[in-house]
Amino acid sequence: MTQTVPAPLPADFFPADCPVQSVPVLGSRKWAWRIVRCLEGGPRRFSELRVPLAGITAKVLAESLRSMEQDGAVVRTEYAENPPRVEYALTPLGRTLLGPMDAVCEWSRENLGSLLAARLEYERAER
Amino acid sequence: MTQTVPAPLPADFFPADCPVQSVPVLGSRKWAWRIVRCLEGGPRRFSELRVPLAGITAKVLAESLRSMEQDGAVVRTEYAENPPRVEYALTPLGRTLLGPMDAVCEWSRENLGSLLAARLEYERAER
DNA sequence: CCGTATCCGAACCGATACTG
DNA sequence: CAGTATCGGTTCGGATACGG
Repeated sequence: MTQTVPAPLPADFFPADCPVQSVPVLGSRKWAWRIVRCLEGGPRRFSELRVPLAGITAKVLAESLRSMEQDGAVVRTEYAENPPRVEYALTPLGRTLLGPMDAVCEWSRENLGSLLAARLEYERAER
Repeated sequence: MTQTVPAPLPADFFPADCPVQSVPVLGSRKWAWRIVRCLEGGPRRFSELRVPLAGITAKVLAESLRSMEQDGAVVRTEYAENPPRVEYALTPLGRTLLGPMDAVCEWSRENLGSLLAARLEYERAER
């Protein structure tokens, strides 16, 4: 019975090079998860993406796609046509995100109700 | 051969009540994931958490814990002692987060190298 | 010991207008 | 069609000082 108390957490509990703090590609970007989902079925054009991503502005969509491209999750292909056509697609690396994303989505499906209930309960207990 | 082109994405591709956009509990909070990890082994005191979460300020830690408490992922227990002692622990709901978190951590372990390489390559191609 | 109050700067997001 | 430029609002995190 020497282990009734958990060991204290060391200062280097998280290694300096451990950026699991937040998924880099999905970052804190509001739209990144949904963009990945939209590209799951194949390449999409810029304006085509704006339909399901209701409310996104061109600026934010362009910014998001650019940052995902920097991270190697998305490829941008420009066709020399007129009017111009640009397609975005997931790279193999981008596709590897689908696994963890599915895990999170399943978590939401199973536990979101409890979470929302907890919020209401907290609010109720406040007063 | 009628299906060579993927179907266009409908405007209601994402249901209005689908908050998978971002994991509610972990939100966009910078520290939430790490806090869950710190609590995985059992209850921890406020000041005890500040050790592994090197650099976090009291304000941000308190805010983060409060929001996770609101979402029902964490319980706060205050002991009427002097000096005061407060302990934080994962709730059963909070523990369900460990599954998806593991999936994401494994992704990082396997693919973070590729991602960092892609960033460097992108930067190099810029010039 | 366990926070809160206040102020500040950075990051992100959105609206609008304009361009190759 | 596929963006960029500019501006403004909000949200978040960090620093510092103080309170129960």
